[in-house]
Amino acid sequence: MTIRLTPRELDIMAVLWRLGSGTVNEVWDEIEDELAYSTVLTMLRTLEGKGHVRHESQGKAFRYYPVTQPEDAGSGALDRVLDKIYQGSRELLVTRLLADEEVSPEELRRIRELLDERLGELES
Amino acid sequence: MTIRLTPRELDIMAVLWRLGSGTVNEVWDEIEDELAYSTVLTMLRTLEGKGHVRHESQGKAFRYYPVTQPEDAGSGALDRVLDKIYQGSRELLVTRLLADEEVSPEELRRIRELLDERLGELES
DNA sequence: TATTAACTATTAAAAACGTAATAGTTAGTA
DNA sequence: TACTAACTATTACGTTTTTAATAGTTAATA
Repeated sequence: MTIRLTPRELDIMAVLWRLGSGTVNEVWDEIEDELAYSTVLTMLRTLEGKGHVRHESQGKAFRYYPVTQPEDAGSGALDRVLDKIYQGSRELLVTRLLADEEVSPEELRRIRELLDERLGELES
Repeated sequence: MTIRLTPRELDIMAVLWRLGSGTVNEVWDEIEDELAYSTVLTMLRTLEGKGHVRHESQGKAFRYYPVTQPEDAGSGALDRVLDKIYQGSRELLVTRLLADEEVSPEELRRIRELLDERLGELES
């Protein structure tokens, strides 16, 4: 079964992935939307119930760690976007991804290197 | 505001994008999951309420047309994946996208051409 | 050790989502 | 025109998601 996180769950997991771990307070600080502290707490408990995070005690607080990794949640989400929106065409998706003004030439070059590597593998 | 479709809404829109348009019946035929006809109908009406589709009468049926386009919905979804899961790194995302076994060398080459074009534009 | 600030646990409930039964309507056709 | 198959409209309900108030607990500290 592919893992599917709800939008809000993803928000929380994203913070943990970025920070490595976090207390309720730390996560609450990082979440853009203004949520109540107890909302974030509930969310983390829900995620723990589903096995996506675990916690350790730290002083009187809990420190939460991601169990589910970005890739685990990512492939499903990305495949879905690829399939439903870009009709399975990676080209279309990449085109859109690189059309963004913000992409730097350096980034483009690094991506091209990735591609060349991959092509090399396939041709050999 | 960036457009956010629910999973089921996306399923329906994907069909309309692919077919160009569709009656309730046509969409119902194309949806993989076994839904009741009336479920698809309700869904289309919901989408119409939100302005994502419109309809014209055709005989006694309605023909639905997408108003929201893949790009409108796509950038939101893709940016979200990029941002939350790949921490904004297009390289990471592309790596994952191309790591897939199913990608053909032809596809990779076409994507590389895209990249070269884009690089050319930036350098000139 | 008594206090209390900082946490966690519990509980609840609104809002969104998804699903579908059934009632009502319409356009083709016998 | 009367019939009916094929649609649309209405309504409702179970589930999941999201949110948060409030009650209970704990560890530091005066």
